[in-house]
Amino acid sequence: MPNPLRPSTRDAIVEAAFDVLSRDPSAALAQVAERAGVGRATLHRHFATREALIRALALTAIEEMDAAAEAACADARSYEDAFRRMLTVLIPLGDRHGFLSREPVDDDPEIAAEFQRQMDETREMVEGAKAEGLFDPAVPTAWITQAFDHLLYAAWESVRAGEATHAQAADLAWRTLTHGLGTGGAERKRP
Amino acid sequence: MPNPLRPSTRDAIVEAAFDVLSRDPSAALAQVAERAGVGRATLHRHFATREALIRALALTAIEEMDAAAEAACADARSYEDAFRRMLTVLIPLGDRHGFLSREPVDDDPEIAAEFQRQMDETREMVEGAKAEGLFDPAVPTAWITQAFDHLLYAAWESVRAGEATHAQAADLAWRTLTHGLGTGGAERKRP
DNA sequence: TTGGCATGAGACAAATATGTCTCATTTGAG
DNA sequence: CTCAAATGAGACATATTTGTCTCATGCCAA
Repeated sequence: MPNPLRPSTRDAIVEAAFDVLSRDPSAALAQVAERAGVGRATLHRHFATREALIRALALTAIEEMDAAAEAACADARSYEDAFRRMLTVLIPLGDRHGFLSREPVDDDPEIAAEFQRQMDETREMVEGAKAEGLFDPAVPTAWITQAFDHLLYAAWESVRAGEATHAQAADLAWRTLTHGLGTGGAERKRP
Repeated sequence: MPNPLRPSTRDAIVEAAFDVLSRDPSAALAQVAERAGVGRATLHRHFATREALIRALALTAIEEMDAAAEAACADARSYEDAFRRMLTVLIPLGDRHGFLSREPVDDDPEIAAEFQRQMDETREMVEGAKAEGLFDPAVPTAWITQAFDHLLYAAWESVRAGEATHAQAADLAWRTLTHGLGTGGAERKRP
């Protein structure tokens, strides 16, 4: 009887694919199989086509981001707290998931739906944070989302380039985001 | 006698390559040739290999960014003014040059040197702006550069997504950058 | 007109990636 | 131990891309 809790081969392939494709998005599946320590035929037994493998990677990435976001929000005392925690936990995922943004995964309706759902959740958080006074209500929510995403990316790249530690980059991105989009007095020192 | 002022075929190929490859970085050269309205053989007469074409695109992009930056700085009255103008003129180049960041052009020493030179120029501008009081001297110059680059990218994407006009996106990116990295009181309203 | 030159069209070989298939071996449950 | 499922190795066909080559055509200048 096949053990449903032992898909180790499949997991190894997914892991190897993240590893290899994040370094070279056009790498051949043979490299992925080699990195996973399995034969190329076995890879195709688990993922019929390259497209199917990429789709599995995208779904895995979404799961991982959900898990990270949920963990960050779990014991957050406010939207501000939640955003600050999310920034920290999402930075390390850049290496792993970054290359997927250059893959045409939006064609798949399931992936597109999940993306939309995450976008909506982020928008809700931004609006909650606006109500809290963290962000200026006059700034479009769409821009706050863009700025969050790209400053997150900047932080990841800063760490990757050795310009800052994980904690330093998170602090800098946070400062840039909040002081830039704040209501204008929240961060002022009390005299 | 060959007219040195009429490399129209070569220009058409470069233009088509920007057009096609920015939409699909893995597009075949046949698509580039077709878009340029030339035969595939002619493309190879001008650019022996795909790599040579990409290199030409990178050099063209660097030239265009230099020209845009120079125009922005030409009649700038301060570093702050120069940064604000550069933000505006560089946003439209995102569509055209963005895909090059995912090409392994750094292998070419000439390209790498040009990149380094542009980085150095940006760093000098950041330090000048720090001395002017635009940026907090306590914030690492490397982070200011990263934030500028990525907020520029965010602005471009915002325009592309139809979330904002060119001018609106530039304003939002500028606000995010300066109020976030400012000395802390420059933008405060005088009572 | 004539001659050189760039081009277009297409054939061609080589390299690479993909997906399928077969067969021998291993592994784990019964 | 025995058997079925999973796997590894490798052959195989196919498709795609790349780069080269040839030949006929159009164009511009002398």
